[in-house]
Amino acid sequence: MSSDQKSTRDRILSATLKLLEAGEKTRMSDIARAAGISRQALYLHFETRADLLIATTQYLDEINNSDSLLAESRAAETGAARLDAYIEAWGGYIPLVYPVAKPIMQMAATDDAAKAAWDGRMEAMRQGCAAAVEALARDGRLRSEFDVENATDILWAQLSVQTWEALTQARGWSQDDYIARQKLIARRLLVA
Amino acid sequence: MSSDQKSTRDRILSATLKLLEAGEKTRMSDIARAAGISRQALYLHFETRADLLIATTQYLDEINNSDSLLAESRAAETGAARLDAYIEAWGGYIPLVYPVAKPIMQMAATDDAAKAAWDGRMEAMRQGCAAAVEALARDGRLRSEFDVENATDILWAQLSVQTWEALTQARGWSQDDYIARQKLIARRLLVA
DNA sequence: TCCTTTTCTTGACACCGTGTAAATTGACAT
DNA sequence: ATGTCAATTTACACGGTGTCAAGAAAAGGA
Repeated sequence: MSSDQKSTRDRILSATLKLLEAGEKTRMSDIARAAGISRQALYLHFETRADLLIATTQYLDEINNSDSLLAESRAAETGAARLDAYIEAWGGYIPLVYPVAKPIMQMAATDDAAKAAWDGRMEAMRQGCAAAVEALARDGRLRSEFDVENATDILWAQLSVQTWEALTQARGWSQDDYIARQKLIARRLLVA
Repeated sequence: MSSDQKSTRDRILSATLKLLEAGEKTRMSDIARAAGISRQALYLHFETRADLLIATTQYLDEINNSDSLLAESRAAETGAARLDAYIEAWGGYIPLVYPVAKPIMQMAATDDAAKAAWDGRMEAMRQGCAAAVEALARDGRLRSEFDVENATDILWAQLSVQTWEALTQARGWSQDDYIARQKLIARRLLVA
């Protein structure tokens, strides 16, 4: 809408993202410097640091076309295939959001706006889980010891960013291993 | 060692615990007030807030005799029984540590001492998982798609405080449901 | 009892990071 | 010229942690 090659807002967002991905500090002053503006100018574009980080996740989603990425899994025919597809899609997306997710999860402990934003994302992710579980149930292939809701909760927790973090960051699983094993786990847990 | 009915150090620790369990704020000043001493006196007993919180987990462990609690699971005969016992023991302990674990996990993101302490606890918990998995393997009843290490990682992530938090706090599972379902999950995942 | 050591108190202060405020400049449109 | 919009600089308030120094008060030993 504005004039520059890239609007200031976009420069801020991409600078933020770059810092986060590089694992650098992201205090408001760091971000301002990286974006080539004054710290105060940041507040002309984003009310708080929480707002800025939330906007950064959305920016990231746009860049990666996350909607269409996640939507693909809906195409699969059988419930089991859908489960696999969803694990692949979301599981593959986690490492991309992780750099931004981490500080947001962190802030969520104290900041209401951050908490609401993150909860929203997790709820959306849960919808994806629910869709896969329901597809499985429709096929009559959902294991009998769990109802749809419990099964969804289990899958949702299993595919959480925290679990991904534990396995890949703390335990050193490669991304490929993570995906392959999560598929195994989910099949074993949910598919009859 | 000292004189009072309860040493000041103990009064501090139990006040801290009480505040945490009540979900109250636990700034150094809050804790000092609750313990009936000045904020500065706190620093005579604990170098930093991280130290204090770490000490509080240890205090909690003493109170609950956590060692012997966890050790009981080692008694079980078969690997499968041992797995169940461990889930029951550790899973039952989580809600007790959680109030203290939460701020420590929180601090771990920025504070090295807190991170080290928490990582240590999680490593100890992993030992418990490993012991159960190995017992299972000795019985020849560990499912073939995972080796001992992977199976341990999976169980460890599954029994993490974060997963407990997601299921009981965010999704509203009762503690009993949590334990019962985790047993089902673990059996299904690991036991041949 | 007196003296010493330890514990605690009061009050002040530095540091960091977030967020607010005010006065100023430069660009650009009409 | 005038107005407006984005940015700038400088300054400050606030909350929370941690530090420091001077003195009070409690505990304990001879």
